[in-house]
Amino acid sequence: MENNFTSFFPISSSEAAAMSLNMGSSQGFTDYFQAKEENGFLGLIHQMEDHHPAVAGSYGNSSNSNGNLSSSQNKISENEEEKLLLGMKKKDTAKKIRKPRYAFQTRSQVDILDDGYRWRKYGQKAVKNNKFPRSYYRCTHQGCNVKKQVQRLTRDEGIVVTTYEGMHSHPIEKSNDNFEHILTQMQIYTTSF
DNA sequence: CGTTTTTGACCTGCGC
DNA sequence: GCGCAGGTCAAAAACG
Repeated sequence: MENNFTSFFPISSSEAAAMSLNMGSSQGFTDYFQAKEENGFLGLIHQMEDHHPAVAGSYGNSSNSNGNLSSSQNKISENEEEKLLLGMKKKDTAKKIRKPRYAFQTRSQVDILDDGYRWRKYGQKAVKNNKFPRSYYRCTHQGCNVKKQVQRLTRDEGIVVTTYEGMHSHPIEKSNDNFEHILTQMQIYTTSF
């Protein structure tokens, strides 16, 4: 199968790349995948997910059921933090904030694309209908809560989907003068439309 | 020895 | 209410 090898912005910040692509699609995550499978759409996707009232597993604010007094008493989840900022009550789940997420598809041999930020892996999950696991990463910069998840498609295992959530509030930690090297690692996969 | 990864348990939302 | 799917925690292991 042939690839369209397109050039890429001379910045390794995928967040910037995502920002430049602000189309008003409001499909949810699963919707997006379904749509992609149907019409073969590939490329950068902006996911609003505003139809989904709640996100699964906002952790850290519930009392722990297995007895041990957990740190969750002092911990405030991201969502709570934002809700407090907006003057909402803790229990106001109906108005839970949905962070926009940006999906990013690349053709790559390797799963971990070096985007200049430092990430700490905090989970890995098997995903349904997919033989490859999905990996969850968090930006290690203090106070930066940007997350990303990386997943390879069963359908075409040459494609790696990276989904970013949140915005970095700090500069890139690594120099990106090895960007040429990054480009050799991956190919941006686009369809002509 | 500090940082990152691994991995099973746990949590939440959703559909039935 | 139960089971499933997705997301996260956290302790232990691996790593540099």
